Amino acid sequence: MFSIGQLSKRTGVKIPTIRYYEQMGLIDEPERSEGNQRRYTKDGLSRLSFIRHSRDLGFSVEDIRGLLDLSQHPEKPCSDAHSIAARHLQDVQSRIAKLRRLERELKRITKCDAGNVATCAVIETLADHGLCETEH
Amino acid sequence: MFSIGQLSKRTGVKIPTIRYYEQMGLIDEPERSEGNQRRYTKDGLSRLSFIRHSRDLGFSVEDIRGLLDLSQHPEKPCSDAHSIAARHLQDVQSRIAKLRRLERELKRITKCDAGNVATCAVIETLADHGLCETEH
DNA sequence: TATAATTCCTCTAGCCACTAGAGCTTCAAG
DNA sequence: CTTGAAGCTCTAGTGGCTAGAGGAATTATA
Repeated sequence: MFSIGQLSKRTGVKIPTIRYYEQMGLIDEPERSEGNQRRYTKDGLSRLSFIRHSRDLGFSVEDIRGLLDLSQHPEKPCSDAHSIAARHLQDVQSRIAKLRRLERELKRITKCDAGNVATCAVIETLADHGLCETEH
Repeated sequence: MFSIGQLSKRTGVKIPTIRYYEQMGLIDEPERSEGNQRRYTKDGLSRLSFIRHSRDLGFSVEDIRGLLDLSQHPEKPCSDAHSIAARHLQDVQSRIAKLRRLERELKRITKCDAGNVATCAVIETLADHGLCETEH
């Protein structure tokens, strides 16, 4: 049996976050000690590790809910898990694309070496969209 | 003079967002009509365009506050604007790097073509961090 | 066994940058 | 002068936590 602090140390998930996941229904309410403190089993530990790992990969709590549900039903088709992951991959890719456009624009405007704000490319660009090179 | 709706159409900033910016102190409280409706000048329009454009480039509201302040003081050194923009560029770049690591991992795990969840790489990987190729 | 230090409890509120909706008032066109 | 669109304020919700208050339980040391 683990206390919430031990669980936190083993998974790297902060204590308030564990309680938050419980509230959100991602993890079951664990048993309690006589004094009402949470006591977790190994099952609780691996479920939380699963969640932690999914969050690291950027899945939303809603996606994780689906993935956890699937993981409890090994006979279900793999394609369900795939579509969640593939949709997330697409999302990640479009975020990358957007950030790369930003990066390009930011690089361009920070190249300016004017002395003061009056002629500074950063400020000028922000004030006038027409000075941008690309759409964003 | 523009109504809030006209300002919204011209800048592409939604009406509630304009009011939110006013509340946050990014834009001055505009004059009002006799019936208490907001009436904006061209100055208000260009200030809001500046904000819109900065948000498009991903600057935080706090950064924008600084940039707006600089734009009002053309004699100030350009370096202040640069450091805000450069810091933001770094932030964007580190987000890109992180997302690219995610992308790699997600691509890898979605390649699996198992039939059901029991042997699916997506679920397996999430359950066991040891199966990941890279740190993330 | 007594006490001190640490961990844990619940509850509320805050973060960012909006967005949605209720219930009401004002404006502009015909 | 009527009507419908657009405006007003205010409150609450979004996601995924995080922080703090004020108290109770547990654990380690003396």
